[in-house]
Amino acid sequence: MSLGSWRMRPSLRQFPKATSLELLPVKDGVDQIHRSTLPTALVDSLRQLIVEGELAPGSKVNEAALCARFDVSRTPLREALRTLETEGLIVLRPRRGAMVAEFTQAELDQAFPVLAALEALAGELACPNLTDADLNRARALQEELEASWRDGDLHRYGAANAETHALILNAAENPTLTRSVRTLDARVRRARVLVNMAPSRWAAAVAEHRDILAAMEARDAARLSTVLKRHITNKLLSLRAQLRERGEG
Amino acid sequence: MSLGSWRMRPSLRQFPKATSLELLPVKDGVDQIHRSTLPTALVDSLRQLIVEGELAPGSKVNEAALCARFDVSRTPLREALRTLETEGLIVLRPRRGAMVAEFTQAELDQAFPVLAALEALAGELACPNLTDADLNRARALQEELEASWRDGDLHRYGAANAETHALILNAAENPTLTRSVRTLDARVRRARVLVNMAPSRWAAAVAEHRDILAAMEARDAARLSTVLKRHITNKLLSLRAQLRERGEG
DNA sequence: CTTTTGTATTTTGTATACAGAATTCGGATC
DNA sequence: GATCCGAATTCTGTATACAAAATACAAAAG
Repeated sequence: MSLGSWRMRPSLRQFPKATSLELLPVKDGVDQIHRSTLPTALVDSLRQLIVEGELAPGSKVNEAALCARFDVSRTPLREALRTLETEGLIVLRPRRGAMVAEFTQAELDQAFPVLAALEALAGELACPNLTDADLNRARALQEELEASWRDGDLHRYGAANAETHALILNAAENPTLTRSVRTLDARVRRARVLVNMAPSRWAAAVAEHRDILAAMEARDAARLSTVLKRHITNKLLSLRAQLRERGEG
Repeated sequence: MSLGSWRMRPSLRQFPKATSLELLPVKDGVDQIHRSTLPTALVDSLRQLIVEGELAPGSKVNEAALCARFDVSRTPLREALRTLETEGLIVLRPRRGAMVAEFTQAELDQAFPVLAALEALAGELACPNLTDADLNRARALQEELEASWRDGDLHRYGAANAETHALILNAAENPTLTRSVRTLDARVRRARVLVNMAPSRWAAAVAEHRDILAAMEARDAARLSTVLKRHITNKLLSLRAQLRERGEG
């Protein structure tokens, strides 16, 4: 049986490798993969290209070039661009085509209070739902964070960090919230690719994660909320400082 | 001169009547209207149909029927559906077409803490930016609220209410926040069409708006934030109660 | 009468065609 | 050399074409 990949051209087959955000469960059916369509796959692929900086902020997106690259026609590509426009990663100017959304200082400044507020809310909502399994996983992730920090393994650290936040978001059991955070996070994550985390910030982040874990273990919603808000705020303040420095240097 | 409506078929010409959310400034250029494209216009039209309940939650969306109704081909219609899917108003199941997103109790329960948190943030950010002109407008709107309440004019009240919230959101000067609120608000607004505001709630809402105005006049960010959060929470709690009642009755 | 199976119809996903705007580029003018 | 104009080219917006999946439906089997 052909797995229902009707008319799907070969090159995209390899693309649906999930970004960290896609790790969050979608829960719609077991056989989702078979049913994925070109626009959906393209959204994931393009988002990854944008978030990882391969498609640079402000650069013009050439439809024909992307069609050739992914070996698809313009129809599904354009649908994907519409989705990314709504997510804020692409800007579509009528009759002038698509550009990768600029990534300005101002945008970061805008995004981070929103993200901080939403993550704080996530913590608040998550607390009463935290299972023992969640806490065990959180403890394991904390060890992973500490270990990868000691080893200076930024990539491993990033993965554990992302999973910790995803764990809290999942425990909040609020898909609407998850969706909002996802969208914003994709926009902010682009900055993280541009600059590496400063060593001092890294140490602070690990310490903050200890506080987060402690609040989770205490199932103290107010405290978890506060700590998460501070954590996100600090992270983004540091990011901003580095971006500014980089902009001047 | 043809206003640049190249190949645009006549029936859509009349559609871009803005919903209350579209009142928020977009600031991209003066000649936006000339440049609008079919998918953009369709998004507005369809969103209105969904928010106003003409396209009922859970109902299947027939592409061909909508194409006929708006006299457009499937290409722009499908792009519009992708946008609405990203906004959460449409659910696209591969190979099974589009449905209007269900509007469940659960969804409302999810949306409202998020919306409350975001509106609270808006108030906090808006306070330092409030100009005297903003305050004057807010006072005028408060009078409008009180007058339409006394006259029992729900429609007029709704307009003044929407403008008040838009004013605060605008003063927050955070397009990222505005975008998030917009999206969520469209989803929640569908509920408001289903049930009329209860008289007791209406009186309470007017009183809460007085508090909001007072906090604005005092330029007290913390208080405005608190009051707004309570206002949104109360509004949605009442909505939920009425929906539940209606569901049982 | 219910269930099943096979077939006709509808609908969806994708590719392609085509008109008109936007952009590019070479030459003419200052 | 810079600026303006117009033709050539590229790109965008939309419509249409077509194959495969989904659905509806009717006849056959139990």
